[in-house]
Amino acid sequence: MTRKPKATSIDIAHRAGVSQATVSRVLRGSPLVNAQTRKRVEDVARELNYKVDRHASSLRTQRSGTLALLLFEDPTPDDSHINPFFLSMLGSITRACSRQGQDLLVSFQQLSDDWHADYEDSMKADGLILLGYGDYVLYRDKLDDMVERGTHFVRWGAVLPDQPGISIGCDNYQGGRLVAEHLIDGGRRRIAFLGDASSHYPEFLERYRGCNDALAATGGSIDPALQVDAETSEEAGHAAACELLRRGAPFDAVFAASDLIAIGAMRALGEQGLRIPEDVAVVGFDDIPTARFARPSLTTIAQDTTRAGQLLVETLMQLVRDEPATGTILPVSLVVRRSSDPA
Amino acid sequence: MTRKPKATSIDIAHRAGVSQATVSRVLRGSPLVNAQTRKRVEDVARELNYKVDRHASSLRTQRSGTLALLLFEDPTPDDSHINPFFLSMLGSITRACSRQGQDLLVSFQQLSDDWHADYEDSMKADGLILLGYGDYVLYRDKLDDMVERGTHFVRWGAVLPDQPGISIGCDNYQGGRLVAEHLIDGGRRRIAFLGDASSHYPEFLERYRGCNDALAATGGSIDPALQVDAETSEEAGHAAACELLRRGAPFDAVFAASDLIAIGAMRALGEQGLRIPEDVAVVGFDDIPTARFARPSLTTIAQDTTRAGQLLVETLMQLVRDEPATGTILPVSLVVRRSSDPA
DNA sequence: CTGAAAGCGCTTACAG
DNA sequence: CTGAAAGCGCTTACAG
Repeated sequence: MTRKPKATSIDIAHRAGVSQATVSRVLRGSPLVNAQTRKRVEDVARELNYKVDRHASSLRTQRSGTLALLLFEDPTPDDSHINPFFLSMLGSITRACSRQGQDLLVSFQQLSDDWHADYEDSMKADGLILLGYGDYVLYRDKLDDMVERGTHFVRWGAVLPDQPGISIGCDNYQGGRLVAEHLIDGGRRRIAFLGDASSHYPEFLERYRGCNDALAATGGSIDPALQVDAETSEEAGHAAACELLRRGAPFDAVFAASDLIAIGAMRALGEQGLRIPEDVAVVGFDDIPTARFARPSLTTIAQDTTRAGQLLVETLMQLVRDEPATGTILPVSLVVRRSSDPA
Repeated sequence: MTRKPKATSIDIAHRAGVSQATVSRVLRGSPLVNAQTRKRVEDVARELNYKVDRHASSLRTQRSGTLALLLFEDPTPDDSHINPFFLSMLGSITRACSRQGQDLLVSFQQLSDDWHADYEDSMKADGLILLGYGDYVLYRDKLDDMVERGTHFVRWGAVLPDQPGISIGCDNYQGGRLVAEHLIDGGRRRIAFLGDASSHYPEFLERYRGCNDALAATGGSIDPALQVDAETSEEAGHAAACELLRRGAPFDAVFAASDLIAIGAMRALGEQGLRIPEDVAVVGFDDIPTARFARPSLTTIAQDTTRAGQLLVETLMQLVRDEPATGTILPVSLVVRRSSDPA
């Protein structure tokens, strides 16, 4: 149970009969080392299980080789209920990092934390990936602050003009359009929107706008009485649908700003004896795994999380290397399932 | 966009009119600093946004203040489909780490990787948390190896005698018993088990044994014709249920070794026109979020992931501090839903 | 192609 | 209670 003392580059140097500097060169892959010398050092290093000390190396180079993923969440009562969509992003970000030879630090953050200080000032990470539905207005100041301090960061979210820093996101507007066009095809005209549709939640607002614009092409629009705020949770979706029903305005379709909201809404609608999709079509957004298994299975907008994760990491690395980088809007696709079948 | 040069402890020392050593003492919370001096240093540090350089500190103390979470997965075709149960564990581990002031490195691992070398030898992490359903026989060698090298690690999984290192897990055996007793109460006797029930998957084996022992109390047992291997995925569950049906042996209940398997199995049973729970009761294990929303909603065994995450982190920290530590078995509870209702 | 040497920014015995 | 100094283990100009 006692740990063997760790080998250092000096140990390797002694055994290989070279200087410590040469050991370092070999391990960094420097081209100016004789092939034979290189082999000798590599053999000894392997034999002694030698690994470069990350802290010594980072202290010297001023690079940590680590990125930090900051998950920003609406406060949730239960620790373990994370929006599954972010978890899928987490998976692809994790893999993208390992392909890029970067380590990944993961953390849940509050708006009150000082991300720059916590990660870049302390050299824990070379850059930050920001993920989460939060109130954009509240954290926009934070973003400005980070830009001013030169923090390297990329953000998953709405990609709009005049945003601080670099954002990568899906085509929320187009997603909204696709949903509305699909519902219109199915003969629906009175579309309710569950989710905040203000500048506080730009992603949701874009989804709302896309939907509304498609409706406008038919001469309609979203009745304000059919829009109810909801944060992204099953409970909030349930509550929002109840509120919608309470208002009494007629509707034949529900477009929920996220799948979690949609699933909660379906439960509420079912409790009131409404049949889905016969009486009300329901569509979500995100295509979380649960959407397939919901009752009825949920029509939704799928985002390419694999590509998204790659892009976030690659773009952030460009920033870290001081290369030019830009935001990206990723295409979305409509996944039609039972909840919106034209019956 | 240019980053301001980072402040160092020397900068703080100059401004505060003390030595660099004193700055370090203040920031480490050393008790032997005069209160006035302390205040002066703290003020300056705050003003300059000073944060201790993690690498310099770790290099000196030989402690990284970081834990690594290694997720070990069955190889999956799709990057983004991680078992939701692990994601819930990830959430609670992340929070437990931040409560303990530890950073968390997250990574997906292959059996072929050398975890010790990658994390402890390079000083990236002080200890490892191992999570994942893998073939236990294959990675048991690895565990032995880590114990021998003095790696600090805890493992989520079956807690059994003579295992290398420290394991924390839920009471799989009791979970199996609870499932069987519930099914027996509902009048079921021909219980099929979907999942590997060998020493390669000790957690599943325990679940199987618990179920079988409860059945034994009624004079029965699990018919070998009713056990079909399956890894933890919806697809594998579907395939296993198809195989079960193909065999033709009668059964009135399915106990799936995980919820993912159960959900796939329910789909297969439904495709064959079997009604759940009228014709066949189905029970899973894990209580992933999808279980609630499945059609019908899935009876399952819930594990306390919040407590599990805390225990994993706390136990690992004991190991890191060379304090005595032991494994733990966490209680489980049965969550009865529609899929097993005695109709 | 290789070595000797400086220095990254801390922490902590040691001396006072 | 405070400071001067050594040293953690690397990387990389500099000199040869």
